[in-house]
Parts: sequence; structure tokens; C-alpha cells
Amino acid sequence: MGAIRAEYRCLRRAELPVGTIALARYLIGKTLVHDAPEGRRSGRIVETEAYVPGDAAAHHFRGMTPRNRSMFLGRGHAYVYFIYGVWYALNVSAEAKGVGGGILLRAVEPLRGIALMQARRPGATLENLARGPGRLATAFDIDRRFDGIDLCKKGPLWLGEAVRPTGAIGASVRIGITLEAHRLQRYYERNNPFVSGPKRLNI
DNA sequence: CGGCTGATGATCT
DNA sequence: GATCATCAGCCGG
Repeated sequence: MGAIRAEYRCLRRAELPVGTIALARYLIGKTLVHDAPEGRRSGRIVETEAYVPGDAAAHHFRGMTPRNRSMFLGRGHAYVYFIYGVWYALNVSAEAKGVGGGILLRAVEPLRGIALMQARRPGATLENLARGPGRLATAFDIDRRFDGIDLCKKGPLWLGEAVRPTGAIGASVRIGITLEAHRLQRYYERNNPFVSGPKRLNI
């Protein structure tokens, strides 16, 4: 484990790896921060899924639309969509400007603002607070108002450095899709209880 | 724990 | 009109 860092800077766009898969792995262990009037929420990203160019399961596969345009803004921007009539999900755009690529943030380990998260998800255990993309967005109070914002500067929502060393990273098939289901493009920190999904995928 | 299912509305065809 | 990058609740083992 090692010492936990209390202060951390935001990630610079230049240091984000180029390419969706490389960035999806890089983001494991980094910090997601939401600065709101009521206070700061932060968490360690422990699970991501890559949606690369040409992937039929990806929202950007059929080209740019009003909904998915944020995934074409160049790496390091937020793409937030509404799904199943109930949930929001947060992605990080991942390719060069004009190219569609996205990384779904599936789970974080809460660091700060836990009481704020619990207020949004009453009754949830600490492990379940932000475990799963819909729960993460709810706990962090993320919706379409953040769609398209730059995550590489300290605005209301940004990406920070890792606050402690990152553990071994595992890979598995992605969750909840039917197309391109064989791709091993879900990444997670091994042995981390804040990771979502069935046990068999978290080995 | 694992499997199943209904809820619910934006989006695109 | 179909689909959907999900979740909570319920059931059985």
C-alpha cells in the first residue's frame, strides 16, 4: 500500500497515453474528483472499460450524434449518458480530436466526501457506494451537466494523480453488452473490494 | 452467492 | 418501436 497522499494535482492532457486501451489501463488507480458547493467528493478509479474506434458495441460506432459528440473532443473530456431511463454513466474520451473513443468508469473506491455520497445513496455499504457505473454517477452526483467538460483542469470534475501505488491490473470481458462481447477490454485493480461485476470476472 | 426480472425514458431507426 | 455500456429486489440453493 504505502502512504496516502492528501494533495494531488490534476492530470495533464499531455501525460495521458494516446489510445483508448492504454488510457483505460492508465486510469486505474488515478483519482476522480467532483468539487461541488457542498464539498469535495473523490475516489480511486478501480475499474474501467475501453470502447475503441471500430467497436460495434460502442456508442460512437455509427459516427457522431448529438448524444455522443463528447467522445470526439480529444482525450480527457467527460462523456455522460443516460441509460435504462434511470442511470447516468461517466466516460472519459480517449482518442484524437475527431475520432470516437471512450472509457467507461465502472467503479471507484471512495476517498473523500463519503457522507455526501451516502446522502445520495442511502443505505448503501461503503463498498457499494460507487461500485458500478450507475451507482458511481449517483454517488458523485454526475449527470449531463458535466457532458463535454475538460477533465484535465481543476473545474467541477477532474482527474487527479494516484494517491497511493496502484496494484496489479486484471482484464476481462466487458459487462452488460452483447456485441463484441469477447473483447478483453474491461480493466480492474485486482483484489480490490470496490470493483463491480461477478466474482468469476475479478480473478 | 448466483440467477432472473421489471422499471423507466432518451435516443436513433 | 426497439434498444439499451444498469440496478434493486426477490427467489432458490
